[in-house]
Amino acid sequence: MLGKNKVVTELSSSLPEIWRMLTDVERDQLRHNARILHFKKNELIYLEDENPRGLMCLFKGKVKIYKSGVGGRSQIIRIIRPVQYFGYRAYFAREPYVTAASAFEACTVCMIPMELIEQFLRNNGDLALFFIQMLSVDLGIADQRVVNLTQKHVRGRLAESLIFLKESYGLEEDGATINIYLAREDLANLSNMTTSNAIRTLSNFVNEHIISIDGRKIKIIDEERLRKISRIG
Amino acid sequence: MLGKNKVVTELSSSLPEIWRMLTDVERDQLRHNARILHFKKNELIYLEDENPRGLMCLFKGKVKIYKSGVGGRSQIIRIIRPVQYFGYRAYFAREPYVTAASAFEACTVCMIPMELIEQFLRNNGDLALFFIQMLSVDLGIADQRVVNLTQKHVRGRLAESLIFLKESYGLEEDGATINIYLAREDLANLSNMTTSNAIRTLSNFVNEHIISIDGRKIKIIDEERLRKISRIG
DNA sequence: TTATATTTGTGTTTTAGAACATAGTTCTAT
DNA sequence: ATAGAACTATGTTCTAAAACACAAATATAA
Repeated sequence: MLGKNKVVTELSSSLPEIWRMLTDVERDQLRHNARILHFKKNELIYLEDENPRGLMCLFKGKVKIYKSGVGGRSQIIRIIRPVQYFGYRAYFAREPYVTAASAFEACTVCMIPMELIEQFLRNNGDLALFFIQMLSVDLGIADQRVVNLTQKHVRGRLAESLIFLKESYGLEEDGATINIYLAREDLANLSNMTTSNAIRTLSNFVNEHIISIDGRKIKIIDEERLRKISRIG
Repeated sequence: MLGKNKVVTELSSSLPEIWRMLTDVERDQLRHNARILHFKKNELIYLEDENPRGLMCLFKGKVKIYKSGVGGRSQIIRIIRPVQYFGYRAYFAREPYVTAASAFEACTVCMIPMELIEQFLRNNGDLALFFIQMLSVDLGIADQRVVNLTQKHVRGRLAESLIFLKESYGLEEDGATINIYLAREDLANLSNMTTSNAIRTLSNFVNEHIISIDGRKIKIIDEERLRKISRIG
């Protein structure tokens, strides 16, 4: 088992923003209430309509936040990378979750009861501002996303997703392969298109020497062109 | 000119949530820094890429928040009714506005410098939570909107917009006419479709006796059916 | 390992909705 | 009050993308 010191080290280095803003007493409370959870690949983290319980901080792995829409068609709303926070919006809105979260790959998550967070930020302006800023940034992204997903064409949407994945999870050692292992279906759900169209458009990009693919691994060959396709829609 | 007492009365009754949470000193500061602005029909309130300056509270009138997308095509992101707050997200995100706001009809707006609001909420947990909750609710709506606008068909999207307008601005005295005077183009931009399609689909709804129209006035005849069309997409 | 399920790839068909064209109508500003 | 602009209406054409179908390739589990 982990000793107490190990837990302290892990929290203070892994929750840098929040940890820094807390008093000693608060840090102690956090230490006693935070739980580290592990999720296997494709495991569900929370479900639509469930009641939110904790603020999650992704320490390791990759997470998708998604929604099932008309006829159960799934739409990926956002993706989470280490070290980002998620799962807190619904609690603050006093609603059940309107999205679900699941692990793209094996994940380590730190879960802190929302009641504790709320108590902290009532007395801690910096922490409150931290959450206000996160929510504000996410709302801006969501507004932008509405326009991108509804107005851009298939090629533009897919190009945008590829760039987005690169910026979110980075590249592998070769400096070209996007560091995520995604099924075509997930790529489609991220880009608001059918799986067929994701496959077809990906093939087109390969033929045009914009990317190359090896199974699920995608290598970006001509990023400038990809960005242009994304920009003009 | 308005006397001081008049301003106080107006603020305390018009900004109920915020006013209630403030101390006497804060109320005094608010009183001295809040400005009442008037906008004519179709006047711009703020523009995309501008720097955010104030928290706006809509006292009277109707406002649209919109974004111009691919090829300048405009998308209405949300609409504001009295008494709602808007224009603060960008400041908190430390970004320029990503949306523009304009008046559907003559408006009265109270503008409070964001610096003052930030100062207040650093020391006022309730006020911080108030903003966190607003942002959280709006983010949930934005997430839902992504799915609705991308997955529902034209009929579903238009039906949804009509219900949304009814719930936002209510009905006129006849208990059926939606209390807003909107161009077909705005209706289209709200529902993510071309103006032609908004006009055509509106006509179809009339033929199916779901609504009736008299110029820009829309009367809901069969709300249950409208809701069903919205639900199934 | 082998069997079964899932994912990927491609061709074909169908369709929703955009684009375009044009005319009638209603605002709005002088 | 009237001219011009903007909005509304409707028909027609065109196209992007969904739907469908099926084969091949991979992944997963017994």
